[in-house]
Amino acid sequence: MENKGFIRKTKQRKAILSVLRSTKIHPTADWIYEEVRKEVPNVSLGTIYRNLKILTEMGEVMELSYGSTYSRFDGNPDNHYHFVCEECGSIFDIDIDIAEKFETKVENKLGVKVTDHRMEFYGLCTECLKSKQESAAK
Amino acid sequence: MENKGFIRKTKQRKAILSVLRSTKIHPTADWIYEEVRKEVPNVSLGTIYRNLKILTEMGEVMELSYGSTYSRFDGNPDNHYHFVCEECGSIFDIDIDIAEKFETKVENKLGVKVTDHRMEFYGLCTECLKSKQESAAK
DNA sequence: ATAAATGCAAAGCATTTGCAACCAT
DNA sequence: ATGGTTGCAAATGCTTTGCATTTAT
Repeated sequence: MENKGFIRKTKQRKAILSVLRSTKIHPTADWIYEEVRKEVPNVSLGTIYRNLKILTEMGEVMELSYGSTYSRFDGNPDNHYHFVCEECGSIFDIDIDIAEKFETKVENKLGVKVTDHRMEFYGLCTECLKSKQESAAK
Repeated sequence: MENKGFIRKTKQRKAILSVLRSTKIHPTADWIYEEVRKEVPNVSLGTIYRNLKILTEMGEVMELSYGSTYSRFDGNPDNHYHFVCEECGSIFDIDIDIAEKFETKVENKLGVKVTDHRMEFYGLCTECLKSKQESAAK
């Protein structure tokens, strides 16, 4: 595995982080790959994956995996909740308070140590709701 | 894909559901495969996957995927939260109330339709906490 | 009878990895 | 100089699929 004691700032790594920081679409590794390529034309997908892993471990980005076959990544490492549209697959950030008290509750219930939690909502996004209504109106 | 209008009760399907209903360990497809084999010696993994998909669609079981490369399945289809031990990978059910009010909150915030939500906690389970303390005591 | 379901093996596909060359420090 | 990183391509490993055959209804 990759080293931990000494992390270099390569242009690939910087580009990946920059791409991730500047989008809200929670992209896949492949989307990131295509973006980074515009700046570093011969990056390899392997490098994308390796760096996404390292950046995740460093706490710089967040990996999301909701049932789909591939992961999505979030450039905002602070805990926040997500909404996933089951129609189009879009993922949106939710701006509501983090329920920290739940963590304590779980610790007491199970006798475990909780370090983190995640919450995600599923349903239909505004766009998909709209097109459903339109097609229903026939 | 499989048919929807007409679902047969095959011994394979019954065995899979029965295995899933009688364990709390949130097993992988492979574990289920090994269990079902004890009763139906020549089931194939393909059948396990096909049925897990059907049973999930029928709302009889739940598919869980937390970043790991493979899915785990839960024989309890009613919404409930999970605790994932980051040390040993065990998954435990959490017996606390479902926060339905969050769904309304999200609908209002984003203007979407929420049909479901999930919440999972991460940390160290009782077992792993214990062995950490022991090794710390040197 | 007949369409759903199975077993088998091949295929898919996102992600990982080995290795020689490369480059940040 | 030197060991972390990269590109490339091959390998992994979970999951899906095509097809001939079996089986529930």
